[in-house]
Amino acid sequence: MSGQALKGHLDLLLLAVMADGPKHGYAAIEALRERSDEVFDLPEGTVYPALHRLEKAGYLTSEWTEVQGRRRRTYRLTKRGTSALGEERATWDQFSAAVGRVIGGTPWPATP
Amino acid sequence: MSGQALKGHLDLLLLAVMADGPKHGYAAIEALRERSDEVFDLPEGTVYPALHRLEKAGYLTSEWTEVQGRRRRTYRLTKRGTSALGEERATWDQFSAAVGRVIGGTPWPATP
DNA sequence: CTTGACACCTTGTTTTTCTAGGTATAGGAT
DNA sequence: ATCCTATACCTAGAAAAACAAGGTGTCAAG
Repeated sequence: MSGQALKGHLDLLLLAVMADGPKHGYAAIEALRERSDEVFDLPEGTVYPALHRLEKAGYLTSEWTEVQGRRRRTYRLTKRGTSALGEERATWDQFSAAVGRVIGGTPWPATP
Repeated sequence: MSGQALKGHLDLLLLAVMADGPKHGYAAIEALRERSDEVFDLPEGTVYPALHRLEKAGYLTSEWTEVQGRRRRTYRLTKRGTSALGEERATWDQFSAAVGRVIGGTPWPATP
């Protein structure tokens, strides 16, 4: 799944890793890769604009820090971000359950 | 979820309902609504182009029929469509499991 | 004879994701 | 010294998907 196919759920994933503690973008990519068991290996060109989007939406705040000569922009979940995460989690649960019902549909009723 | 947010999983859903038996587009919309318990209520402008896409990809074939003065284009899953469905199902399983690991991640280890 | 359900369609907009570049530092290998 | 890799950020443009909003036409009920 390294290629395409994230499909609109990136915000949820990003908010979820940020809820685990403040992180900079590069670290978020690694966290996503690790926590998903290598399923998500997102290109920077996907993640950085998404973080900017989330910050503009008020779900994250950022501040620049300098660690060993390297500048980092560290993001932190806001209150609004936390509640957005809750809503997105609920939406995901509903969505994935619905997909499960559709694709797992028993073609014939189980013979009792 | 009537609003937005189908996010690239429409092909899977459509192939799944077609696997249950040949259907025309309008019937597919209803099947999706019912099987998802009203979660998916897709606009025609979303579904019809998707069916055309799937036919062009060789996953569906269609034929025109006339039922009580109304013309219908009935779609049927092809062999390639059946195997595509299998792959998409597997992709979905992997994807949803990965999302679950990321968003359900235990922030702190459960105290035993 | 109008309304609503049925049944199909397309055009254009928006949003998201990705590709493909670019910049710059640190540290290890050559 | 120089190169490579990993770290760490960024943007511009392309492609795709989902949708909104329009359109056509039939049939049945009121």
